[in-house]
Formats: sequence, C-alpha cells, structure tokens
Amino acid sequence: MRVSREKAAENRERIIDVASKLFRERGFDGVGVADLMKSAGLTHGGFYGNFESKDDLILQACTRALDHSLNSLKNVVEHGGKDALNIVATTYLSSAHRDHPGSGCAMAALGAEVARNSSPVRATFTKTVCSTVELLMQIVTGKSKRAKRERSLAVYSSLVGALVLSRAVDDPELSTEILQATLASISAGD
Amino acid sequence: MRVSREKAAENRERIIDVASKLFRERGFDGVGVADLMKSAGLTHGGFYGNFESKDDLILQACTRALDHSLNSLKNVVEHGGKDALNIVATTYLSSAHRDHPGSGCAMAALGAEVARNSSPVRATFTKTVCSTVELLMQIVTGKSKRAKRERSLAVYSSLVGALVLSRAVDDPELSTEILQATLASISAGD
DNA sequence: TCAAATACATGACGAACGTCATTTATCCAT
DNA sequence: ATGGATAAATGACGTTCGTCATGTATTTGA
Repeated sequence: MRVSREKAAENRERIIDVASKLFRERGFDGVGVADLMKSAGLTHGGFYGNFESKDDLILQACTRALDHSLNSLKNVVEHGGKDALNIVATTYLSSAHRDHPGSGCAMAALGAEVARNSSPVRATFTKTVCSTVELLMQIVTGKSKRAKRERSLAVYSSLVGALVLSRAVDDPELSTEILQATLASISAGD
Repeated sequence: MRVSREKAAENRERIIDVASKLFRERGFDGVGVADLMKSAGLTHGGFYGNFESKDDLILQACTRALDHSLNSLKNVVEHGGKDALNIVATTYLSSAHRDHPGSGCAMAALGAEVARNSSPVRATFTKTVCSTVELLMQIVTGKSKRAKRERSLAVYSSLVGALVLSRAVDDPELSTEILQATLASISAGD
C-alpha cells in the first residue's frame, strides 16, 4: 500500500514520536522494531524505508526528546522571571513528571543506558547538558559567572538524581519525600 | 561433570558476583544468561540448577551490589569522624567511580531500569534507599532530625544524579566538572 | 566399595530480535 | 490517462534470547 507524500512524512514523524516515548518508558532494549511500528499503526516492514537502523532511530528519538525538554526549559527561563528556578524545579520534581517518564526528561530515563552507548547518541546528550547548564545559569543565584555555573551543574545533578531515585523506589511516600526534600534544598538557595 | 559440594557453592557465588558486575556495566537486558555463565567459567546449561530464572538472579545480584555499597557507606560513617560526609562524597564523585560502574553504585547504574521493573527488585532498592538515608543522617549537618533527613535525601539525589550525568556525557572535561561542582555544593554545607 | 545423589555439559525449544528482498497498491508526474 | 516512482505490507533470513529435558561424570553416604 502506498500513501501520499505528506502522509508519509507524517508517519515518519509519528514513528519518531512514538519511539521517543517508548524508549523513555521501557529503555532502548525494551522496545523492538515490530513493537514500535505497531504502536505507530504500521507494520514492521516499513521501518527500514524510514531509518537506516534501530540505532539511527534511537539517535533521532533522543534528539527529539532532548530538544523538547530544552525548549520547555528555555520557555520558563525567558518568561519565568524571578521565580524561574522555582518553576523549573517544581515542575521537574512533580509527581506528574515522575509518573510519566514517556514524556519527561530523557536524561533521567535513559542517562544510564546512554553511558553504555558509544555512539553519536552520547554526543547529543552532551550537547544538551551544555545547553541546559547555560540556561540554568540565567536563573540561578551566584556572585560570579563561575559560581553560577557551578551551582547550575549541582542543581542539574540534584534534579536528575531525585527523579531517578523517586522512580526506583517502591514506596509512594518515600518517593514523594525525595522529590520534596530535593525541591526544598534547591529553593533554599542551595 | 560433577564438582564438590563447596566448589558448587563457590560457583554459585561467583555467578552472582559476575552478574552484579555485568548488570551494572551493561544493564539487565544487555547481559544474556549464556554470556553470564561463560564469564563465570561455566556453560549456560547449569544456570537453572542454581537459579529459578533470570529475574531471580537479577534480584540476588542487585541485593549483593546494594549490600556491598551500603557496607562501604556504613564503614565510613562509623570510622570517618568529622570528615565522613566529605569522604563519602569525594569517593562517590571520583573519576574512578564514574569509570567503573561494574563495581560501583547500583542505584546510579540501574536505577532507571529498576523503575520499570515491577518485581521484588524494586523493594530491595527501596530498602537500600531507606538504610542509606538513615546512615547519611548521621553525618550531615542540620538543626533538627527533620532537617537532617531532608538534607540526606537531597545529598543522596545529588550524588546519584551527578554520577549519571557524568557518565552520560561524552566530554571528559565536562564530566569532571559535573562531579566537582556537585562535590563543592555538598561540601559547602548544602 | 558401590549405589544414589547431583553439578555441570550438551543440545534443543519456541519466541523475539534486527534486518532486508520482494510484492502490492497508490500517489505523482507526464 | 497512464506509467514510473515509492510507501507500506508481507514474509522470510539468521541470531540470540530465556528456558528446559536429558545425558554424563563425579562426589558423597552407607
């Protein structure tokens, strides 16, 4: 079966979107190509017309997920004013974010797996870390640029770590406690 | 082929040790049963005499890894005196730890994967988080027990997040910067 | 010393994996 | 309107996966 030019492009986009969601939910190895295509409403055969390989798709899906997060952050930085850091931390450390990894931070969901991946995916993650830190520097407090950068890195670490911990833990109460303690620590000015 | 009673027990222990190392290095899905047994010097067939399933081994390997980390922490808490927190943070945020996930913190290496695992493994991780926080409470500063607990949770999040980030990143300089910024933030008393 | 117990090896199973050649059906350009 | 281009479906490939039944050799207990 064939489909219009634009419908085809739309399908391609949907595959990437679905992949970026499923990878964050189940990990790279937890999603097969057939799974993926079915979730996008297609059959597995059409995959290699759109992508060179699964690794190729992983790269594109990660890029999309990271870009999306970065844009959200940029938006808050630009329009959050004085409260920007608080907004960022509160949103990131919300139970909603914790409970929906598929639409959340790829760093927290896939960071550990990416570390094992020697491929270009790591480069994309690295670039995102750089950009994220630069954005955070605009909303953290600090006497010097150096101090702001240091604090941005520390805040970023706290955010990612808290999310990973809160997701790994089985006890809802403890999970929430982790998020709130980290939020308090960040809000306290560090 | 058969082997003495104690040699068999020794083999079993070695399988768990090797598994706890390989899982942390490659993730649960990244290590097959055959791989594992070969790394332990055995063939894949003997596996199911020792373990009920791969999930069973995952549980035991995680328990071992977590216990080991917890014991290391306990040791520093008991003998580290005034500098205990600094020793913990410096060790945890060292390049050696970053570069050797196979013998390092299971929370940082497997936390995201465990979050997807509904099994008893999550319960083990939860218990370890509880114990870790209780130990950290003995070495952090804080006016009240409540404040100490909050700070312990925040420190724990920082440690895990910094390690995940530093491993995900491709650029050695940035990676080290993440570790040192987080260390500085923790040492600064928060 | 000899029989029973058992630790590991061998080899096979169905399922799922990533990949691709081929076919089918439809859009697009002529 | 028609023919070439092409998006997706079909179905198959060789691996590798987790699992297990069976075989074999050795240790252990009587």
